[in-house]
Amino acid sequence: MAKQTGSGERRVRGSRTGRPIMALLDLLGRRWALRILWELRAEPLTSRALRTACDEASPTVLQVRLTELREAGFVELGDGGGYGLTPVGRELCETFMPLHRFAERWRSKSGA
Amino acid sequence: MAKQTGSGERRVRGSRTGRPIMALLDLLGRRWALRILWELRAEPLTSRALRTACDEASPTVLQVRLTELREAGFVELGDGGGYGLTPVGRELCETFMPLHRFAERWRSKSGA
DNA sequence: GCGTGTTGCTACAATAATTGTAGCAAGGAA
DNA sequence: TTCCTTGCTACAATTATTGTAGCAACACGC
Repeated sequence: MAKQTGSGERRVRGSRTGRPIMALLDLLGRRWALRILWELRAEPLTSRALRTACDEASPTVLQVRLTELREAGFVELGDGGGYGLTPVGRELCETFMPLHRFAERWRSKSGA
Repeated sequence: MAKQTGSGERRVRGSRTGRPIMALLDLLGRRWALRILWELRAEPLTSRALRTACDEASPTVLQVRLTELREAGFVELGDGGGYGLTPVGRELCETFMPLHRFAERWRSKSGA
Protein backbone atom coordinates (compact mmCIF):
# COMPACT_ATOMS: atom_id res chain seq x y z
CA MET A 1 0.00 0.00 0.00
CA ALA A 2 3.03 2.26 -0.18
CA LYS A 3 2.85 3.06 3.47
CA GLN A 4 5.11 5.69 4.79
CA THR A 5 7.18 5.37 7.88
CA GLY A 6 7.81 8.20 10.21
CA SER A 7 10.46 10.09 8.33
CA GLY A 8 8.63 10.07 5.05
CA GLU A 9 10.82 7.25 3.81
CA ARG A 10 8.85 5.09 1.45
CA ARG A 11 9.06 1.43 2.24
CA VAL A 12 7.37 -0.51 -0.46
CA ARG A 13 7.16 -4.21 -1.01
CA GLY A 14 10.04 -5.32 -3.13
CA SER A 15 12.18 -2.33 -2.47
CA ARG A 16 13.71 -2.29 0.92
CA THR A 17 16.55 0.00 0.02
CA GLY A 18 14.56 3.20 0.14
CA ARG A 19 16.05 4.38 -3.12
CA PRO A 20 13.28 6.38 -4.74
CA ILE A 21 13.73 4.77 -8.13
CA MET A 22 13.05 1.39 -6.56
CA ALA A 23 9.94 2.64 -4.83
CA LEU A 24 8.79 4.15 -8.09
CA LEU A 25 9.50 1.03 -10.13
CA ASP A 26 7.63 -1.02 -7.56
CA LEU A 27 4.65 1.29 -7.50
CA LEU A 28 4.44 1.44 -11.27
CA GLY A 29 5.02 -2.30 -11.46
CA ARG A 30 1.61 -3.14 -10.08
CA ARG A 31 -1.21 -4.13 -12.27
CA TRP A 32 -3.04 -1.26 -13.96
CA ALA A 33 -0.83 1.40 -12.38
CA LEU A 34 0.89 2.38 -15.62
CA ARG A 35 -2.34 1.95 -17.49
CA ILE A 36 -4.25 4.26 -15.18
CA LEU A 37 -1.68 7.00 -15.59
CA TRP A 38 -1.77 6.45 -19.30
CA GLU A 39 -5.53 6.72 -19.56
CA LEU A 40 -5.55 9.89 -17.50
CA ARG A 41 -2.89 11.52 -19.65
CA ALA A 42 -5.30 13.56 -21.75
CA GLU A 43 -8.10 14.49 -19.39
CA PRO A 44 -9.62 13.64 -16.03
CA LEU A 45 -11.95 10.67 -16.00
CA THR A 46 -14.67 9.56 -13.64
CA SER A 47 -14.11 6.25 -11.91
CA ARG A 48 -16.55 4.60 -14.29
CA ALA A 49 -15.02 6.15 -17.36
CA LEU A 50 -11.62 5.07 -16.16
CA ARG A 51 -12.91 1.57 -15.65
CA THR A 52 -14.24 1.55 -19.19
CA ALA A 53 -10.96 2.86 -20.53
CA CYS A 54 -9.11 0.12 -18.67
CA ASP A 55 -10.92 -2.74 -20.37
CA GLU A 56 -13.47 -3.06 -17.56
CA ALA A 57 -10.86 -3.87 -14.97
CA SER A 58 -12.37 -4.76 -11.63
CA PRO A 59 -13.20 -1.74 -9.50
CA THR A 60 -11.42 -3.38 -6.59
CA VAL A 61 -7.94 -3.06 -8.07
CA LEU A 62 -8.64 0.26 -9.66
CA GLN A 63 -9.71 1.63 -6.32
CA VAL A 64 -6.61 0.26 -4.61
CA ARG A 65 -4.33 1.57 -7.35
CA LEU A 66 -6.01 4.96 -7.33
CA THR A 67 -5.52 5.21 -3.60
CA GLU A 68 -1.84 4.33 -3.96
CA LEU A 69 -1.36 6.76 -6.80
CA ARG A 70 -3.10 9.44 -4.80
CA GLU A 71 -0.88 8.78 -1.79
CA ALA A 72 2.10 8.99 -4.10
CA GLY A 73 0.86 12.36 -5.28
CA PHE A 74 0.36 11.45 -8.91
CA VAL A 75 -3.42 11.41 -9.05
CA GLU A 76 -6.08 13.50 -7.39
CA LEU A 77 -9.83 13.46 -7.13
CA GLY A 78 -11.29 16.72 -8.36
CA ASP A 79 -13.94 18.63 -6.43
CA GLY A 80 -16.65 17.93 -8.95
CA GLY A 81 -15.61 14.27 -9.12
CA GLY A 82 -13.36 12.63 -11.61
CA TYR A 83 -9.78 11.54 -11.30
CA GLY A 84 -7.02 13.62 -12.83
CA LEU A 85 -3.28 13.87 -12.81
CA THR A 86 -1.55 16.22 -10.44
CA PRO A 87 1.25 18.37 -11.82
CA VAL A 88 3.73 15.76 -10.59
CA GLY A 89 1.62 13.03 -12.09
CA ARG A 90 1.57 14.80 -15.41
CA GLU A 91 5.32 15.15 -15.20
CA LEU A 92 5.64 11.42 -14.59
CA CYS A 93 3.31 10.65 -17.43
CA GLU A 94 5.34 12.72 -19.83
CA THR A 95 8.42 10.93 -18.62
CA PHE A 96 7.32 7.61 -19.97
CA MET A 97 5.29 8.99 -22.83
CA PRO A 98 8.01 8.09 -25.34
CA LEU A 99 6.99 4.53 -24.57
CA HIS A 100 4.15 5.04 -27.01
CA ARG A 101 6.36 5.51 -30.01
CA PHE A 102 8.65 2.77 -28.80
CA ALA A 103 5.73 0.37 -28.55
CA GLU A 104 4.83 0.99 -32.17
CA ARG A 105 8.34 0.31 -33.34
CA TRP A 106 8.53 -2.68 -31.04
CA ARG A 107 5.53 -4.34 -32.63
CA SER A 108 6.77 -3.74 -36.13
CA LYS A 109 10.03 -5.39 -35.18
CA SER A 110 8.94 -8.34 -33.08
CA GLY A 111 5.30 -8.75 -33.98
CA ALA A 112 4.21 -9.78 -37.42
CA MET B 1 2.53 -15.14 -20.63
CA ALA B 2 2.39 -12.74 -23.56
CA LYS B 3 1.47 -15.48 -25.95
CA GLN B 4 1.29 -14.67 -29.56
CA THR B 5 -1.52 -15.63 -31.82
CA GLY B 6 -1.08 -16.57 -35.40
CA SER B 7 -0.62 -13.20 -36.98
CA GLY B 8 1.89 -11.99 -34.49
CA GLU B 9 -0.75 -10.00 -32.70
CA ARG B 10 0.03 -9.83 -29.03
CA ARG B 11 -2.90 -10.69 -26.83
CA VAL B 12 -2.00 -10.05 -23.26
CA ARG B 13 -4.12 -10.19 -20.16
CA GLY B 14 -5.63 -6.84 -19.53
CA SER B 15 -5.20 -5.57 -23.03
CA ARG B 16 -7.56 -7.05 -25.50
CA THR B 17 -7.32 -4.24 -27.95
CA GLY B 18 -4.06 -5.32 -29.49
CA ARG B 19 -2.70 -1.82 -29.33
CA PRO B 20 1.01 -2.27 -28.74
CA ILE B 21 1.18 0.37 -26.05
CA MET B 22 -1.37 -1.59 -24.02
CA ALA B 23 0.55 -4.81 -24.44
CA LEU B 24 3.70 -3.02 -23.39
CA LEU B 25 2.09 -1.37 -20.37
CA ASP B 26 0.69 -4.70 -19.31
CA LEU B 27 3.98 -6.51 -19.74
CA LEU B 28 5.88 -3.86 -17.82
CA GLY B 29 3.14 -3.72 -15.22
CA ARG B 30 4.00 -7.10 -13.79
CA ARG B 31 6.01 -7.48 -10.69
CA TRP B 32 9.74 -7.18 -11.16
CA ALA B 33 9.49 -6.58 -14.90
CA LEU B 34 10.59 -2.95 -14.76
CA ARG B 35 13.06 -3.78 -12.04
CA ILE B 36 14.70 -6.53 -14.08
CA LEU B 37 15.17 -4.23 -17.05
CA TRP B 38 16.52 -1.61 -14.72
CA GLU B 39 19.06 -3.91 -13.13
CA LEU B 40 20.25 -5.13 -16.51
CA ARG B 41 20.70 -1.60 -17.80
CA ALA B 42 24.45 -1.47 -17.17
CA GLU B 43 25.68 -4.98 -17.84
CA PRO B 44 24.50 -8.56 -18.22
CA LEU B 45 23.91 -10.45 -15.01
CA THR B 46 23.71 -14.12 -14.20
CA SER B 47 20.42 -15.36 -12.86
CA ARG B 48 21.85 -15.41 -9.37
CA ALA B 49 23.37 -11.97 -9.63
CA LEU B 50 20.07 -10.67 -10.94
CA ARG B 51 18.30 -12.27 -8.02
CA THR B 52 20.67 -10.56 -5.63
CA ALA B 53 20.19 -7.24 -7.39
CA CYS B 54 16.43 -7.64 -7.11
CA ASP B 55 16.38 -7.89 -3.31
CA GLU B 56 16.41 -11.69 -3.39
CA ALA B 57 13.15 -11.92 -5.24
CA SER B 58 11.98 -15.48 -5.59
CA PRO B 59 13.48 -17.32 -8.54
CA THR B 60 10.03 -18.42 -9.57
CA VAL B 61 8.82 -14.97 -10.58
CA LEU B 62 12.16 -13.94 -11.95
CA GLN B 63 12.19 -16.96 -14.20
CA VAL B 64 8.67 -16.29 -15.39
CA ARG B 65 9.41 -12.61 -16.00
CA LEU B 66 12.66 -13.40 -17.77
CA THR B 67 10.84 -15.80 -20.06
CA GLU B 68 8.23 -13.16 -20.86
CA LEU B 69 10.85 -10.50 -21.44
CA ARG B 70 12.75 -12.86 -23.68
CA GLU B 71 9.63 -13.65 -25.68
CA ALA B 72 9.07 -9.92 -26.00
CA GLY B 73 12.58 -9.57 -27.35
CA PHE B 74 13.91 -7.32 -24.61
CA VAL B 75 16.19 -9.76 -22.83
CA GLU B 76 18.41 -12.54 -24.06
CA LEU B 77 20.50 -15.25 -22.52
CA GLY B 78 24.09 -14.99 -23.66
CA ASP B 79 26.08 -17.98 -24.89
CA GLY B 80 28.36 -18.01 -21.89
CA GLY B 81 25.38 -17.60 -19.56
CA GLY B 82 24.09 -14.42 -18.06
CA TYR B 83 21.07 -12.35 -19.00
CA GLY B 84 21.50 -9.17 -20.97
CA LEU B 85 19.44 -6.65 -22.84
CA THR B 86 18.90 -6.99 -26.54
CA PRO B 87 19.29 -3.88 -28.67
CA VAL B 88 15.54 -3.41 -28.46
CA GLY B 89 15.64 -3.98 -24.74
CA ARG B 90 18.35 -1.39 -24.36
CA GLU B 91 16.26 1.00 -26.37
CA LEU B 92 13.31 0.39 -24.08
CA CYS B 93 15.47 0.83 -21.02
CA GLU B 94 16.71 4.16 -22.25
CA THR B 95 13.14 5.18 -22.91
CA PHE B 96 12.20 5.09 -19.27
CA MET B 97 15.62 5.98 -17.94
CA PRO B 98 14.51 9.57 -17.22
CA LEU B 99 12.41 7.96 -14.53
CA HIS B 100 15.53 7.93 -12.41
CA ARG B 101 15.86 11.66 -12.22
CA PHE B 102 12.14 12.03 -11.84
CA ALA B 103 12.15 9.64 -8.89
CA GLU B 104 14.71 11.77 -7.10
CA ARG B 105 12.69 14.91 -7.60
CA TRP B 106 9.55 13.05 -6.63
CA ARG B 107 10.92 12.04 -3.28
CA SER B 108 12.15 15.50 -2.50
CA LYS B 109 8.68 16.81 -3.18
CA SER B 110 6.44 14.22 -1.62
CA GLY B 111 8.73 12.34 0.72
CA ALA B 112 10.15 14.00 3.80
C1' DG C 1 37.74 -40.75 -11.85
C1' DC C 2 36.44 -37.63 -7.57
C1' DG C 3 34.50 -33.68 -5.20
C1' DT C 4 33.25 -28.50 -5.28
C1' DG C 5 31.32 -24.85 -7.19
C1' DT C 6 28.81 -22.52 -10.61
C1' DT C 7 25.13 -21.98 -14.14
C1' DG C 8 19.84 -21.80 -15.55
C1' DC C 9 15.81 -23.58 -13.99
C1' DT C 10 11.85 -26.12 -11.49
C1' DA C 11 8.52 -28.18 -7.58
C1' DC C 12 5.97 -27.29 -3.94
C1' DA C 13 2.93 -25.32 -0.43
C1' DA C 14 1.80 -20.92 1.79
C1' DT C 15 0.59 -16.34 1.19
C1' DA C 16 -0.89 -12.24 -1.10
C1' DA C 17 -2.89 -9.92 -5.09
C1' DT C 18 -6.37 -9.74 -8.66
C1' DT C 19 -10.77 -10.80 -10.73
C1' DG C 20 -15.73 -10.55 -11.39
C1' DT C 21 -20.14 -9.73 -9.59
C1' DA C 22 -22.99 -7.43 -6.79
C1' DG C 23 -24.19 -3.78 -4.20
C1' DC C 24 -23.88 0.39 -0.94
C1' DA C 25 -24.61 5.66 0.47
C1' DA C 26 -24.54 10.28 -1.27
C1' DG C 27 -25.64 13.57 -4.54
C1' DG C 28 -28.16 15.81 -8.77
C1' DA C 29 -31.96 16.32 -11.85
C1' DA C 30 -36.69 15.52 -13.21
C1' DT D 1 -40.56 10.62 -5.06
C1' DT D 2 -37.93 8.10 -8.91
C1' DC D 3 -34.03 7.65 -11.85
C1' DC D 4 -29.37 8.10 -12.74
C1' DT D 5 -24.80 9.14 -11.64
C1' DT D 6 -20.86 9.58 -8.57
C1' DG D 7 -16.99 7.19 -5.59
C1' DC D 8 -16.43 3.20 -3.23
C1' DT D 9 -16.84 -1.54 -0.82
C1' DA D 10 -17.96 -6.87 0.24
C1' DC D 11 -17.40 -11.17 -1.06
C1' DA D 12 -15.78 -15.55 -2.87
C1' DA D 13 -13.14 -17.53 -6.75
C1' DT D 14 -9.20 -17.38 -9.23
C1' DT D 15 -4.57 -16.21 -10.20
C1' DA D 16 0.03 -14.41 -9.07
C1' DT D 17 3.78 -14.14 -5.99
C1' DT D 18 6.63 -15.68 -2.21
C1' DG D 19 10.05 -18.52 0.08
C1' DT D 20 12.43 -22.73 0.47
C1' DA D 21 14.37 -26.47 -1.41
C1' DG D 22 16.33 -28.84 -4.92
C1' DC D 23 17.36 -30.58 -9.83
C1' DA D 24 20.60 -31.55 -14.18
C1' DA D 25 24.35 -29.73 -16.73
C1' DC D 26 28.71 -27.79 -16.99
C1' DA D 27 33.45 -26.28 -15.56
C1' DC D 28 37.00 -26.22 -12.41
C1' DG D 29 41.00 -28.25 -9.53
C1' DC D 30 42.68 -32.57 -8.14
